[in-house]
Amino acid sequence: MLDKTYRPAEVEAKFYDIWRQDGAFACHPDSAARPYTIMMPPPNVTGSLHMGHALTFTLQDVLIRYKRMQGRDALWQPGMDHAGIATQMVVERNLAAEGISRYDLGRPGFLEKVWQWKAESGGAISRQLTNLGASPDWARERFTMDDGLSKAVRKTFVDLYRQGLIYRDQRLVNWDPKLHTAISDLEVEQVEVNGKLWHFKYPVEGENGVFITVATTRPETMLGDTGVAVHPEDERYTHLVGKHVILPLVGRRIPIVADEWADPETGSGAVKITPAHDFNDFEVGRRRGLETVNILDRNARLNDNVPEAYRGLDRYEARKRVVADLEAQGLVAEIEDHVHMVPHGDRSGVAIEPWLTDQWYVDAKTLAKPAIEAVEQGRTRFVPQQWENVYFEWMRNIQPWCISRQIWWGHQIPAWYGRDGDIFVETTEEAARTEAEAHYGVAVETLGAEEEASADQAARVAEGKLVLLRRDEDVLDTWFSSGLWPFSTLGWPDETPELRRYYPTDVLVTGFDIIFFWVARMMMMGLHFMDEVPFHTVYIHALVRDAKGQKMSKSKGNVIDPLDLIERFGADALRFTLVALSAQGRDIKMSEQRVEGYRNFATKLWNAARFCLMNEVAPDPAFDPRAVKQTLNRWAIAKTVRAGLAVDAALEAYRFNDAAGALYQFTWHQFCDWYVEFAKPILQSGDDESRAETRATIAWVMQRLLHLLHPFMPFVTEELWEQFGGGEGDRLITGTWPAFGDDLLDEAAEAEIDWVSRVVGEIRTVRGEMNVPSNAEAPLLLKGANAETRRRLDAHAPLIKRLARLESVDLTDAAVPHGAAQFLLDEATAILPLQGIIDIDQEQQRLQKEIEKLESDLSKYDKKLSNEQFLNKAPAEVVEEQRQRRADAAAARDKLAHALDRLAG
RNA sequence: GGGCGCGUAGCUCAGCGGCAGAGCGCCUCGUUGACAUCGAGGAGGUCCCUGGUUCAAUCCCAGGCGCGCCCA
Repeated sequence: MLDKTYRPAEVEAKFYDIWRQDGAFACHPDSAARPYTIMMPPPNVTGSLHMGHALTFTLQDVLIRYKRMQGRDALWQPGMDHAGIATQMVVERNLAAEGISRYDLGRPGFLEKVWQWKAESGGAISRQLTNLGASPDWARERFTMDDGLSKAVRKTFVDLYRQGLIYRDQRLVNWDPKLHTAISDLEVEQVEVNGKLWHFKYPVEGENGVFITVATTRPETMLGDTGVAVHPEDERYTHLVGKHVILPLVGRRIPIVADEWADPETGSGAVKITPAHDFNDFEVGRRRGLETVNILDRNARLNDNVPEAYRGLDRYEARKRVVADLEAQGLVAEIEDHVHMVPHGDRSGVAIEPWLTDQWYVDAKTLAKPAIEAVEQGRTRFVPQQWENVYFEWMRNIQPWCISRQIWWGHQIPAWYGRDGDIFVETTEEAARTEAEAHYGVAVETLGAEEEASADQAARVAEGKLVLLRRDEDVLDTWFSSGLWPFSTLGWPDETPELRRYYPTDVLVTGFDIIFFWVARMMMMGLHFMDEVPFHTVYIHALVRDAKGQKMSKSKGNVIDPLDLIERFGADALRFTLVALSAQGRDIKMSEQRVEGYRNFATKLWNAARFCLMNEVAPDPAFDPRAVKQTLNRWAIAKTVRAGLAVDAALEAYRFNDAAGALYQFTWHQFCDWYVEFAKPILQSGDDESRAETRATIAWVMQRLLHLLHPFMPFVTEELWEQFGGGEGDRLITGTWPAFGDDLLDEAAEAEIDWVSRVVGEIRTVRGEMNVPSNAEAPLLLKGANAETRRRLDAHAPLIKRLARLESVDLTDAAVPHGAAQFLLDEATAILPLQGIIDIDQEQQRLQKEIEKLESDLSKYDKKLSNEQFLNKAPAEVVEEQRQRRADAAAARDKLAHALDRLAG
């Protein structure tokens, strides 16, 4: 027998192991079933499970379990991302604690440390996913740095290079001076900063006492100024265009140019141009042929291109010195407070520098074109649809994608440099050497990362008998490899059966914050290399916030740990909460109270099952739901079917909250509140035949309910299934999703039993309002009942008596006794003769209130029905409905007025 | 500056042209053989404001106010 409460911890551990051992998570490439594929967004190898993961993986697991039960060959492809910068930071931090830097170890030594770290403490998240009940095909777990995926990355790079879609270029990049690497636009966060706007006076050459005033938020960059721009139509400056200013502190002679970039409305209308350190200025410089002077080193300290006094200074130190020195020369016109946005590295948290370097770029614009078309044509669909705007917006304005990173952990770029800047891009070192040999016609040898040429090599090079190749030290942006995920995990570039079978995948489930980073890249890479979209649907889910709607963050201290919730309330409760809160287009406000509520829901289900077992409810193999005789059981079957149809419709439309709501409502408020209660008298004292039918029907409903709930609450349902019907080795996870047809609906039975519950409900209400003690049994009289009502009353009198605590149920035509409580049941009037028990005044008030409500309704209907326009223009059925309602309201009003008369009488 | 979303019960949110709903909270009652992680009942609403479209608007449209987010 079951315990009184469900204990999640034991059940969760038990079944997760069983499922895994049974191979229940595995896909079946050889099966005849239609595949259904979800690519799990690979979490960072450094990550640990947070609420956002819990949400996204729960939704994916719901879908995958649902489709698996529907008989699809379900593949949920798991894996992890090597997270280049984040992982390197973690390992470097650990090393720093021992006083070691990565340079002490050298590249190979450091990488060994990273792999070691990965083996020991990386990928915690994969283990944590099991706590959530996630059912991906673990045997197929992949890692972006494993051999197969690395091979895919190299091939992609080489192919794109040969197609001219990857190239090397010198451009401004977002340079992270702390991490010493370029980062992509997307890894830059704009942070609002309280800064200042300094106005400097630059003397115009040859015009004594004439200055041009420019404003800047970054005084130190003036040391790299190579021009001053004014708007071409700004008449204040027309006469100065073509002249020069002498850059203070530096003494450089720089031109005054006309360019639209200068905004006449802002400040003086003139703007200093620092092409090497500002993205806009870079463009102006390029247009106007200005010189580019790089004044920063990789630490954002001033380099030798500035006057000696400033060399080696940190950028902020330099800022103070520049301002002080200009002030001393009387060249500071004004200093204003100024709030502005400053770009920061999302990993390092320091202000990034636009910095001129050689980097590898992907021609994203070319790759984006088919990816845009695919969404325009609906070959990939966003749900909710509005997110496609975000996708289009970004894709249509896409910039060259800087893919090289100056770090060590990642896919090292397969490019080798020879003599005179020659580049050999090949998938292997041997191939690069062969190419180089063919190119140079002499011997070629490669050097390792930090290896110096030997004396012998140097001599041969000098003689022209040898060329040395050195591999590009940089690695690729992590998203370069994750963009290949939907096909690289399936074996690409090899033509594997899996690739043929599971690509394109069905749905990608992820948060909106990753549309640019990842969705867009998978679309581009998938279309380019596979010639087909990587997924037909992108379901964008909400962000999980705290109960007050704030983003969870460690610094705010409002983080709710999903593992903690699982421990306290069970994985099923957490899952159901997340699903129930997943309404499209709205963020999720997570609160412990909600989880507790759904834990109660699991307990409720548990106890309903417990009741069944106590009453020897057991499945009957010969049971045929179409052959059920009792109205109650036909009602229960119909309600089950309705719940099942609702869940199907909701899941197909990605309306997760509707699915959860339908199940919650059915389980608690139909199955438990009514069906079980209705069935009790039959189980306790019915005849053998009706008892047997009822037991079998309850079992049938329970079995279906467990199936329907399984994708949402896999653990408790699997446990109950085992207790209940499922034989050894027969698991819900591999069970068959109930397919319902309309043929099991029975509107007559539904109306009849719904009527019974209405009767009971009304009596309870009156009893409650009249403060009738719960142990007092009252008689019920029904007056004015039609034949159908009489039949129903006759058929269900014992049930009504029991549930409404009545001593008797009778039909009457006699006058209503004085002092009785009365209420309406459709055409009939129900009478509870409770003289002396109820408070007459209170009952009068109650009736009066109802009559008033009806009269106000009546005048509403009358107004409508006397409106010519309404009668002419509204659809006939709407008019008819209003007429019917008016008639019903009038009849009810009359009966209640009559009842009121009788009460006092 | 551009874009997206949201304002519905005390709270969190569904709904979306034709009776305004749920969960939680609150109040009253209840140790009846599944369940107090429970049961029965109840109170509680200018559906943000102003216009427009419509026979009919919480719902559609426009404007405003307030809030959140994304991109510059």
